[in-house]
Amino acid sequence: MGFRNRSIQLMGASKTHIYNQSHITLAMAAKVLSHPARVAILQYISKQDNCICNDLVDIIGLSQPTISQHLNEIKKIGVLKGDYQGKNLCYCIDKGKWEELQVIFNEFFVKINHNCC
Amino acid sequence: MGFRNRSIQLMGASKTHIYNQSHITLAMAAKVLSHPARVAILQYISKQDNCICNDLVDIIGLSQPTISQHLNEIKKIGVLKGDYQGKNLCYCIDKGKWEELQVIFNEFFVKINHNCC
DNA sequence: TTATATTATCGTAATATTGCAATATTACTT
DNA sequence: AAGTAATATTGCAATATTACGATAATATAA
Repeated sequence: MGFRNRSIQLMGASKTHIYNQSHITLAMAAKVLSHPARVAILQYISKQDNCICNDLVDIIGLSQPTISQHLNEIKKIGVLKGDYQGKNLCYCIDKGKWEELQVIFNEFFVKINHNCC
Repeated sequence: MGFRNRSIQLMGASKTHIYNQSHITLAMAAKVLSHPARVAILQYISKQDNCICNDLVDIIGLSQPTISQHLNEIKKIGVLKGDYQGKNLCYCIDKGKWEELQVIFNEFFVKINHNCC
């Protein structure tokens, strides 16, 4: 009781039954990328040679709880690996999952038909 | 409770926080794709040989005002062209804008560093 | 013009997202 | 065990999104 589900809900009050799995999968991934803070977090991680540890709050400029929440959303689609190294929790990209996502987006874009108008 | 000292803003300690344009552009595009109805709409259009005209309500299964709203969101990033043909407003993908988006997403995915963990 | 069909907008309710202060938890160090 | 630093969770306010009924606007045809 009193528990609030603070995770990002994909569809609000929409009719979930009419969409197929590929629609939902792409939409969930896109939702993670739909906030500039999360894009910035992923891009920052991607530029480091190693895992990033606890400098995201200073880099992004949001509060620690907010960064923590955004990291949680990113983790939900599995693209982040995190391990404690000393007293810092260090994140980096999960290569396999990332490439999976890349394929999903790329196929979506490639399949669009341009022979029109 | 280990708070970090960031409540005092020193002069010259400029906050690098502001999202850059590439973060915002990607996030805006991702937001459009972050609802399965919009993914389904785009995918349906992509499968047609010509523009699609006024059958989206039946195909997607949402009300006409809701479909209209979703189309508006998609149009905001410029990937839809619409023209009246007879009494129907017919939509199709704007090829140039679509390929632009494809590049933005692809570059984002490609630039991720995997040499870690 | 009037009727009909299609699309857009308005109003509004339900739900989701975002952000942060306060607090709790976790991991390490001494 | 106590202290310190990093991260997670809770609670809540402000805002945004989603959906749809009612209604307005638009385009064509009769």
